[in-house]
Amino acid sequence: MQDDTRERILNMAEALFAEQGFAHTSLRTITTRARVNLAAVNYHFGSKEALIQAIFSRRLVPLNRERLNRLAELETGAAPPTLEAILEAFIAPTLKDPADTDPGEIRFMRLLGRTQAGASRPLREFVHTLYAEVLDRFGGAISRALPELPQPELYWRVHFMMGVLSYTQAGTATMKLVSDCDPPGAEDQAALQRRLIPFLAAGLRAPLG
Amino acid sequence: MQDDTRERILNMAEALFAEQGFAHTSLRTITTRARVNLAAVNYHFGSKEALIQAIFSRRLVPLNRERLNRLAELETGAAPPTLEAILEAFIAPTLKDPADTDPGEIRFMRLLGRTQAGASRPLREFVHTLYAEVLDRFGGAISRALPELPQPELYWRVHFMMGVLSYTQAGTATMKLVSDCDPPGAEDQAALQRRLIPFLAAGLRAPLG
DNA sequence: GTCTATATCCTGATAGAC
DNA sequence: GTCTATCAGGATATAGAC
Repeated sequence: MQDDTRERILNMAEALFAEQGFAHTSLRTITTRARVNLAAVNYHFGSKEALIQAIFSRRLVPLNRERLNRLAELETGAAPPTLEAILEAFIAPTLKDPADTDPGEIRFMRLLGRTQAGASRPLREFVHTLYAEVLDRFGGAISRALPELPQPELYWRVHFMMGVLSYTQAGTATMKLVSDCDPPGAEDQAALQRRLIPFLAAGLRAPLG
Repeated sequence: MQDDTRERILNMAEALFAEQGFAHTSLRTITTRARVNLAAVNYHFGSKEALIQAIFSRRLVPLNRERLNRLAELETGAAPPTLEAILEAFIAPTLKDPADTDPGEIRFMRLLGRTQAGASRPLREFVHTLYAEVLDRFGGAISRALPELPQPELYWRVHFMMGVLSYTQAGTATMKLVSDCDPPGAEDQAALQRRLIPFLAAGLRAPLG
């Protein structure tokens, strides 16, 4: 084992954190299940907190780079992109076809959803820095697509949008009770996207109250 | 101290859990800050887990009863209630004027928002049971207000709605970055409600993708 | 009902041999 | 880089006097 150890820790920690949360997952459990020595965590990462940050950086940096690339490509055209196209650039990278996607990536989105709402302040702030550029660029693009929307209104509606996305990513399936139809399996992410975009676009475009 | 002790524990635990999360808040901290003996928690509640459930029952049972009362009153009229009226019946009990409201109630809504996304499965299931009737009744009312909306679509849109509400209740203020205007203070809950209802109503009514 | 004192366990982190 | 062994602290829960 050499650098493989690092990856094994990252993968197992990510999976366990997504299932049980940070506080209820001990370094002992992680290292045992990853068949790695307990001391390896502190050797490779320095602390549990640093391990958590490494997990977020590993997934979030490429994800947000792809979002920015998609948005940049949309903006090369002559006409400004539609609201729906902007939303798709933001959402699509998180909802890829599971067949040809690292399953860890899907687990991570669940972890991310739970973290946005529930994590400790320092961790939320760290995640925030990883999101800063994306929120800035997409906020601007949405504002240009909805020029008549006042700034504070835009602020809140983007906040609401983040709520929908992170809650959906968390996959809590709150609504098992509202109807008898089962929630669609996580397989058809494309269907989920076809539902998310009209809902969000309509909400963002709603007439002022 | 008699039954006062119970209340003191509940109030302090609620405040500390909302700030720091469940796992990072020890019974020692709670009892010390509440100026109550450590053993009192186990005498009055039996365990930390049972204390957490007691906190949720105390606030959620009356809250959901008020929601159901408001909905029942809406449905006494001849015409079926509008979508906006249904949403207001659901949301208004959580956004009361802070001036004449127990501040603990407001803290609790933050705790609830964080819990929906981030808590352990057993706790989420417990909260779920406290929500079952409300989700069933409001799901039906929304369905009657939007008769052309297919069931699975309804299911997901109500799910999205819960995401917006719980994320907003969690008060994570993700969007500090999207614009330069500060997020409005938590005082003007009425303004927040005036923003939430048009956003949600538009999303629920969105044309199918 | 309240308190002191303590049992039992598990945590993150580290020192130091290999 | 990997391992064993261990430290120091904090957790929940309880036994038993008052």
